[in-house]
Amino acid sequence: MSELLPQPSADDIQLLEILKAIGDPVRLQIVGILSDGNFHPCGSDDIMLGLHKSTMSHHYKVLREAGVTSTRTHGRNRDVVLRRADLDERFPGLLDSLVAGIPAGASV
Amino acid sequence: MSELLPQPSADDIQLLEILKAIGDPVRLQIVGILSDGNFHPCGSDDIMLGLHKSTMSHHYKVLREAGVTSTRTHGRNRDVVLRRADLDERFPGLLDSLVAGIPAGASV
DNA sequence: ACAATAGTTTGACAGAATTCGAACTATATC
DNA sequence: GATATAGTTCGAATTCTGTCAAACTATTGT
Repeated sequence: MSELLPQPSADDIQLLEILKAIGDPVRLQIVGILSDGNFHPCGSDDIMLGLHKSTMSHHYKVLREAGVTSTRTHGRNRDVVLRRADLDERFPGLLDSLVAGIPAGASV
Repeated sequence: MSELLPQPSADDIQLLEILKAIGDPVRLQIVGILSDGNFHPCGSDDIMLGLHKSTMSHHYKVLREAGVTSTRTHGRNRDVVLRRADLDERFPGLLDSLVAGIPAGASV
């Protein structure tokens, strides 16, 4: 069984909140990693990059509440994924141009 | 005669800096106003929206140093304009999708 | 039941950002 | 030259943000 953590509906996603969310080096990099469209475990090492788990939890919450990501719980694990369809509907082309502009090995 | 205030070259414009710059209600609204492609006087009432002139000066500086805008001086006046060509070259489609998503009368 | 695991929540703290007001610079006008 | 005007810079106050550590919740596994 899997449950979705609370998140804004597509209609309630605000551009300003998206920009505030991804205008941070850690969170922009998370978006870059999630841009493959797959679910990623919250605690995977390729995302954590040396930060504390409580710090990551905070960043996931910011992204989720801005409508950028969805988080589904699976047992005691959580997986994050980009809300690509919702974002494309609300802001056509935005995600594609953003992802294309994120530096590859953005190590900060 | 008009002079350009210092600004990063097109190649040095960083996506993260753009996002940090426009992830602010005042500056996102400035971008919306500048999206007509015209030069706008720094002190015009349609942009200031009740804020102090020193506050606006700060916001213009953030936008300019992020590579989002150009500021040209003209006597003792200054005009701001979007760096549309440079932004389109570095991050194709980004500005268009952003501008399309900025709420019309975004009064903060 | 007990222990281990994944992640959240809370509190604390340092650094950054927004805002204003006052002083300053430079240009324009009389 | 004197004055007015457009905008910048500096300093201070408040608020916001990112980070960690410790305690907590919930689930898994023995």
